[in-house]
Amino acid sequence: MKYDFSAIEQKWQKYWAEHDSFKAVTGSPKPKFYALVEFPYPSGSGMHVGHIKAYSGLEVVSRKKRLQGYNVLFPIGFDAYGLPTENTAIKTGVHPRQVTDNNIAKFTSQLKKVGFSFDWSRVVDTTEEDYYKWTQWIFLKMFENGLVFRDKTLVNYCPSCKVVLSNEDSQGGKCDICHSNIVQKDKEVWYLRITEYADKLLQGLDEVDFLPNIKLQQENWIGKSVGAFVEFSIKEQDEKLRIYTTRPDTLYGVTFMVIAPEHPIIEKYRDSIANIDALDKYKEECSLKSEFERTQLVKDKTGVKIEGLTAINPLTGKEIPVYVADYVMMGYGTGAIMAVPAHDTRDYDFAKKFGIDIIEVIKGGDIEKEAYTGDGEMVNSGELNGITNKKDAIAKVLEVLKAKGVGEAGVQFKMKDWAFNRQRYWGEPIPIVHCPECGIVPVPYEELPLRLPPVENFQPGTDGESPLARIDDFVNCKCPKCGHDAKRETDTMPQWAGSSWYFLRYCDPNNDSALASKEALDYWMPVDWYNGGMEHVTRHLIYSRFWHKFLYDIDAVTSSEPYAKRTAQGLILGPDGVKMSKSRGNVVDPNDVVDEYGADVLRVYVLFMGDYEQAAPWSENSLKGCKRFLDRIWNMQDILTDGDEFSKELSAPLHRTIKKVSEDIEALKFNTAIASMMAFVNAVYEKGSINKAELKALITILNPFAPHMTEEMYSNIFGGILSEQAWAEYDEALCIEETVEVVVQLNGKVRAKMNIPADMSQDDMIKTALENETIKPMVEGKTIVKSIAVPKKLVNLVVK
RNA sequence: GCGGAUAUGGUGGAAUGGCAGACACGUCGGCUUCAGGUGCCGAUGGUAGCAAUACCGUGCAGGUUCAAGUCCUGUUAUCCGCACCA
Repeated sequence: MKYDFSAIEQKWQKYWAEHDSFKAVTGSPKPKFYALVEFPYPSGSGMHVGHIKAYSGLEVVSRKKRLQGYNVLFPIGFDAYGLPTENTAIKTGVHPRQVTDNNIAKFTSQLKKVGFSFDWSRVVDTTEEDYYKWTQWIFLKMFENGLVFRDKTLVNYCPSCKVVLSNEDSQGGKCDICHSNIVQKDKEVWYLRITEYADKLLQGLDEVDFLPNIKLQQENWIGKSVGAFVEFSIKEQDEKLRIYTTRPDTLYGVTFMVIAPEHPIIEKYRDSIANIDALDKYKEECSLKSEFERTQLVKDKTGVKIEGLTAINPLTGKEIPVYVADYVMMGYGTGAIMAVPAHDTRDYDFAKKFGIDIIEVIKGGDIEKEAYTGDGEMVNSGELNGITNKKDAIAKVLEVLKAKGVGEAGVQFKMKDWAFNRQRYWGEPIPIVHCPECGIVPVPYEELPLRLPPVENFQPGTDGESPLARIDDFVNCKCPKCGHDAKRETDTMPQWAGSSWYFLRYCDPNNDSALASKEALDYWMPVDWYNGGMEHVTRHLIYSRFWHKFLYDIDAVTSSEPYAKRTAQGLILGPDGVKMSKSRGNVVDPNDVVDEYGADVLRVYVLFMGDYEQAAPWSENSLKGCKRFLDRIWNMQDILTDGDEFSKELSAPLHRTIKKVSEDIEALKFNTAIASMMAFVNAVYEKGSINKAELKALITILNPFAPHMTEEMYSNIFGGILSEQAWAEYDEALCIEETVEVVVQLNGKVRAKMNIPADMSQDDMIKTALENETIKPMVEGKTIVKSIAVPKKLVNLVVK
């Protein structure tokens, strides 16, 4: 009886759909388990094997939890707003709505074909009105709470996509969407004040069970630094130059100051700066540099001294020259630094190049050669002299600064506020009206959703304006406050908006009076286990934690953190060991695999191919091995015997396998779980038969991995539905064989093996070892210095 | 520069400090087959040996231990993230 995967997979997929087999029930008295995977962006090219791996992990966990009696919420949806769809629309002339619908239909059919046990009644689509209504609602709540603001500063701009990007979206100076180089542009845009939540986002990490490197990446991204703000008077003006430093202890070593090219003090006093032309020219040069040049040519410091502004050291009263240089960024700290060349490598490079004095204030290095950033005794530092460590020196100097009223302790974050807009069509309209009388006015809540108007032409404007700006019906409106003629905001929200709260909507996807009911949130949240890609750790994962923490603060959700646990799967590389990409032509289409081998084989393979968290190359041959494994289990129907308890020979191996699979699934070690089932299968064929009780246990623990085949087998042999049965139990005591093989080592080298009862005492093990026929002659006439016995493992005799 | 991860056969990968290489792929040999991109059986880290067996072996160099892939110190390579963050 050959296994016809195609017919059987369709049969069971139909059954599950018709019977709502995986429907989560809000309020069920069973223990709840919320398993979340990152919902896909429905791209035109369809699913990628990476999606399959990403979803298969928690798919297995979910199916197992259901068998164990949990009420499992394992939802799916579509993060469908975004540029690729819009770009396809521009290229093909098909409306983004239509492109999105087509792509969602494609993804849905592909996901169903793999047999994922999603609750299909809870699908969310971020581009649907009754979904983005609540995205806009959250935005307005943030506005109401002062977390939305408009600012005109340098923004990251992608000239190719023609959009402003957040810091998170322009990592490494490249556009996250098209990978072109980012340029800096002066533009007024919307921001979300995520920095307000920097500390909370940092502290929240203590409460959650995230993989250590995920926590670390978030910590680094948030980038908290502890230091001090210090004010330097300007000699020529009634002005203070405020700087941020992490090393206030080196204040006596300051020999120059540096401000960013965009620092406002230059504009303010441009008339009294003698070399303003040179400064303007320098600023111009800097703005033309790409992010790439600015970061790659690190070693070569450039700058211009300001003629006409001189700073005064607040502790010594000494005059200090002020330079403009692009190694100081306007976006961090105050855009101005005190430079201590003796103890900072960048300042050192700059001082060497410009011939500025270098004053040592901490002993321990050789400042003739390089900057010394270590600890040591303070010198040349007035009241700080003699202090021998940084911590005490900082404490002391802060005391002095405070007493003089010229400085105080402070913290800074690397994370910047979230540039929250796209000058494009396919996104959530920002619910704001610009009124000539009242200024910025939020759209009233009762007018939500503010619908995205249909358009014919969704080409982005050449002037950096959104296509929405060309739709008069949309743009022209009345001010909700005063009724005056006003104009709507025409930017849309960035890609990440809809995904920042989708996991909440799953709890109660059809609610039209709230983003989700309190009852549903209270029941399901927080997410028990969230799995996704590492690439989202400093984007979506931070953004959504921020939104959730905000919603918690306004009492819209019931838990302070959205995700109790977060893991990440490794990439699937191409067969050539390199990341899959269309241009390399090494992409594997999961559809082809399902058609040729069946969904169960695909599912087993993506989990067996290696450590789930590690990247691994695709291998067609290994895939065949998984097919062989499943076929061997299917063929057990030919060697099946009666029996309602485990046979003597297979009892211990089976108990061990159940234990191993149960534990490994929870630990994300699917590869070893599958390996242990393979080993059991080998044991069965060695014995030549398997009884019904044993087969039932085997297909139960295999069910989460290969649900179609195991359902069919269960139905054939036992009648009934396997996914409605209970998980197989194991007995710890029965995992152990009665007799075990242990090795006997002499001086750490294996010399003999012996079969002994598993529960033999350590003394008896040594005694038995000494009487062993191989060992006995080898130790005769020698002294036994030491003997170690490890139960069930080994005996080691140290002889001389 | 900073931070992180990884390093084990021909390959993917297993190993609470306790027989390194589970499991799988590949390869070789055999059986079944008209045939095989099927199925089954056996072998498979390296070196030496007909063999029993011996020695060597987890990037490299040390150390701790009865015992180290695993712990400690140092070091190299690769990959990833951040990056003139004051």
